[in-house]
Amino acid sequence: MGNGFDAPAGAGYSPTTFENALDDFAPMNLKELASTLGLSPTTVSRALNGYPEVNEATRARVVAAARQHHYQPNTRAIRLATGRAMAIGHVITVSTKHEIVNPIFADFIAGAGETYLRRGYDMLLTVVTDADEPRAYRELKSRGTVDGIIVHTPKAKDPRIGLLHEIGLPFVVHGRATGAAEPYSWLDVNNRRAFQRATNFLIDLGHRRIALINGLEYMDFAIRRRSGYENAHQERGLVPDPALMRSDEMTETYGHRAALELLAQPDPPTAFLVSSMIPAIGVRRAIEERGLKLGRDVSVITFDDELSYLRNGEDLPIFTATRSSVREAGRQAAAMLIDLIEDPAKEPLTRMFEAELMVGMSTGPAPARG
Amino acid sequence: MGNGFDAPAGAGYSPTTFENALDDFAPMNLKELASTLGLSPTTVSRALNGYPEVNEATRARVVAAARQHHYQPNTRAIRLATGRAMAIGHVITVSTKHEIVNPIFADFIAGAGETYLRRGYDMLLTVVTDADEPRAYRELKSRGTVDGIIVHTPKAKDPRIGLLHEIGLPFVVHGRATGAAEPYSWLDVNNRRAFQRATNFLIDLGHRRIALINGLEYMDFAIRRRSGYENAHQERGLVPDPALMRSDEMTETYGHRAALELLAQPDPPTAFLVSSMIPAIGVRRAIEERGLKLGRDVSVITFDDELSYLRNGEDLPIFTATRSSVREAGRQAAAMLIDLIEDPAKEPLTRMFEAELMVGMSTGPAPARG
DNA sequence: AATCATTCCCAAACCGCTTTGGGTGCCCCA
DNA sequence: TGGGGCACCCAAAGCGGTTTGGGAATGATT
Repeated sequence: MGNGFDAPAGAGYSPTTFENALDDFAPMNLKELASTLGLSPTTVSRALNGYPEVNEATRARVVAAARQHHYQPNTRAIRLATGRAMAIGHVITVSTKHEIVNPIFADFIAGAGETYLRRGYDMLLTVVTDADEPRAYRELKSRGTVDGIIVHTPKAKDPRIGLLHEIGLPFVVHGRATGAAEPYSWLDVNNRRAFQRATNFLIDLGHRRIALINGLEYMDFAIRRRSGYENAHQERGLVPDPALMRSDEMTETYGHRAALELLAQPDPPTAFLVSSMIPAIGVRRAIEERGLKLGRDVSVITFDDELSYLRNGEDLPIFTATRSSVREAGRQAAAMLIDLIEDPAKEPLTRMFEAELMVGMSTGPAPARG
Repeated sequence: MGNGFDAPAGAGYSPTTFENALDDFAPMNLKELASTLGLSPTTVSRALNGYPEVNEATRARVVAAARQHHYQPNTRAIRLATGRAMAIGHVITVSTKHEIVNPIFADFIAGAGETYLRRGYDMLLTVVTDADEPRAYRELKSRGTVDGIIVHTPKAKDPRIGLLHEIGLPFVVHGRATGAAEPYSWLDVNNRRAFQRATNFLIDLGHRRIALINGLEYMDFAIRRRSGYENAHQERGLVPDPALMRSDEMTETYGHRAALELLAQPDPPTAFLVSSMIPAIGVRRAIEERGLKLGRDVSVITFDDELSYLRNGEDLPIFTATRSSVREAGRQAAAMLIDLIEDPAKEPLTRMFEAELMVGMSTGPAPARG
């Protein structure tokens, strides 16, 4: 790869090199570009933006000059003139109680960012404590900083949905919020079905005492997963034991602590259904600390969001898992939102992903009862 | 909370209720606010921005009215008028080869976001493939989208530093880039010292075959960590065995694979020095798969960035670890950058964090040689 | 009483684009 | 030959703030 510094000494600058060297630093604006071309700013603007009322020959000249001078229209001016922010907001809440940053966030963002890049939008991140969230949304709207918002990790009856409707800011929810009054756009995984299938799978393997290591159960996804877990039991005429259910923020140490406690019970679970790879790792640690073997003595199924830094094994999955790519969710949620923004007349959009059940090495038949 | 609609019939609207009901949704602008007050936009602007040439009584009136009408100045207009973006860019690269999103990213962002919120800046994220990175920086500058940039995960001789100097965009590097020509602002952990101390700690425990599970060694931090590891050996007259060193993207499966391979060697390591919690988890998995006991048969020290979703245990650390908060790094890097932006005359700022060595349950004396 | 600062406020220019509402030249057709 | 219709282009008015450069009171000074 040439870097431009290994040219033979004495070669000097070629004219174009010289020109480039100059142009590289002239932050040229529309007016200047227009006067260079002997055209009006109007025409240059139209030529560049593909309006039909400009001669194709002229357009070609303009485009060439723009490229040559590295003309880039000033974003700030475009935004003021068009009244559009060309930006999408992501509000990430850092709860005062729970200082955790959602670990799926980075991958979701990466997916969304791909879409934004392709469609010419900027991505704006706002970090707020949960108490400040409503104010943050209102400001985003009234200051005109963004054209729309992605709502992360909705809770049941999430107040943000009503709020965003009220202030009239387009939005797409990553997840759903049971009990919202009005229709709204969302994109979600079928959490209930995923956990129902996973539970059935364990029941089929003979497990009867299945622990649920869930996320915080005011989160909508956790409620649905729990309901899937309970449904599967009911269908088989089983009654899940409340003593086998845990709910907390999904950290590694939570999974570890919960599993240790559960395994220490008189009638311990033979299987665990876990809401994320991260607590699942903690569950595995607990199982191994107890001298048990994963997949033989104890089975584990986890939800796998396909986090890029936490792949579920390479060829063979480590965990049997219900799997759905959060990055793909990011890509599509962003696209939905932009569609909504660019056509305000559109009805709310919804998209449901199905999670696939990948059978890995962490599940096996229930051990014979000791 | 009265909504203005439940007043008794015939009571009519009180003036204030009426006003409020209207004002709540009128996205009022400066001109309107000014005319409401019987003042000029100039005066209102000055009053709100704390200029001295406005009567304190007038200022109070203006401030009260602004609050009452929920006036929020339009960000787009401010940006155009002042020529400042009031936004900081974070460019996150998604390598074409390595599809991984840096797992420390979310926590760093959370920290930086706190600072931005406090100081009135927006955070702009751009996701690009590594090939597009230079173009992304140039555009950010020439379109005026941001006032400065945080550079993430620098490589040795990172070309971005020269580029940013060239295009004149203020920046702070999270990490350092050995071999940069000019001085620049950075904030980093003392990676070399951290790994030197960790290695010494293991040597003191009698370990002689210490494996290094490093990140990609074109990353600056990985180079420094390796050099700390090597220095410690040299100081003690030891020669580290190249067969014990691994370098790759820091995923869980990488840690697992590397550890399995190393443990299968004829003269396997008795200790592992790992570059992040995530591969360390993989290392632990490998150790347990081999039927070995962590902290007794094999020791592990890891670098712990204090990721919020991957805490190193609760009271007692799981891993012995060199620890430094990436969230705090985010907070401070953001503050440094804003200082730089607001005072362009400032010399480059640098800040070095020391990582503390936390002794946990994953290290112990080297086992007697079999 | 005339002069000079101060204090407080305003009109208008400006930031860099988009967009409205023409205007000019040319060709075509009756 | 004159009017209508295109095809191209431009001047000027926004967008919603900030900022420059006064100007009118008021009070202090000589």
